Amino acid sequence: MKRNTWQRQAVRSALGESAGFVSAQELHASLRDAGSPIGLATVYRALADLAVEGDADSLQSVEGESLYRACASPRHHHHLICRSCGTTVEVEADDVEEWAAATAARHGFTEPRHVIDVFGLCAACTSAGPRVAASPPSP
Amino acid sequence: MKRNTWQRQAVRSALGESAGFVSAQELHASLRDAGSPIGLATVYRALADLAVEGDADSLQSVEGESLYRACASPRHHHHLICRSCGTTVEVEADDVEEWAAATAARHGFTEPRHVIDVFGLCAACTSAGPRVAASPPSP
DNA sequence: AGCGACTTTGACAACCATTATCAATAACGG
DNA sequence: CCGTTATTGATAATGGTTGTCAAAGTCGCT
Repeated sequence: MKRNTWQRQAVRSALGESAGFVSAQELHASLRDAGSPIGLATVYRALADLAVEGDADSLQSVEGESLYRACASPRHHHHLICRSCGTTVEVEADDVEEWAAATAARHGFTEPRHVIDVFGLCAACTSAGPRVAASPPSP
Repeated sequence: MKRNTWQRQAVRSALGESAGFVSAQELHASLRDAGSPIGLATVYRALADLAVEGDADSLQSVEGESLYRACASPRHHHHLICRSCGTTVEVEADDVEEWAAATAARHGFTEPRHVIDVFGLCAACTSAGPRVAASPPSP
């Protein structure tokens, strides 16, 4: 059985307040900054639980870090993520869902799960920050 | 300028011979098994170079490991990966490309890079692997 | 071929996110 | 209120990846 501790509530609410996707480390840091003595391991555990229960989405950043976000809508959706400021937009992708399922089926694959996320620079960051050398032409 | 060393060639050809996606560690291990005294760091560097030059595709496994594969076609494509045996199929996704670009643009995002991969069970593993516990001799 | 400048290599240490450990603590049912 | 039992958290361990730097190799040039 799951017990209701202030730590889990803290993680839950901190996750709800953060705008985009957050890493466990970041979440732990901000909780600490807010004065909470919560432990790092606990944050990891709470996030993993939330993800399992379906109350949080999780995805891997391009660097391989696990990112979490409060799952707003029960509907299945994907994300458009600014790789500079972290802002995320939830996007519907019905067509793509179908494409994924159809493609899997056409090749005899079953139980398809897809990873479909788009990283880019949001409007604000685009105008603000042509900072690094041009990103390599995406393959 | 890039120099042409036997180490890079070894990595290149080893990558070309491997069927599906391979991790740097695995590739290093198999090179070592084949008698090559190549160093681990070198394998990482060679793979990173190959990925940058566009001669290899890279993606992150669900566990966050970086996986590489020789990029057969110069065309941009995505992958359908069996999460049981690792077999990969290259799939075209023009529609999805457009969708990603359009979606990014619609929200003011620029320089979109997308992560679109479908994991499933291939036909072989599907039939072989309804690995439900075999009913033991009921006493 | 020989030479010199400049890469590349590789053993090893450093890093960093994540997970396991385990005694102490706190939550819940009764 | 009490006992059971999940949970916490400081710390160690893990494991993939990257940095370090002297030694060795590669290439352009003559």
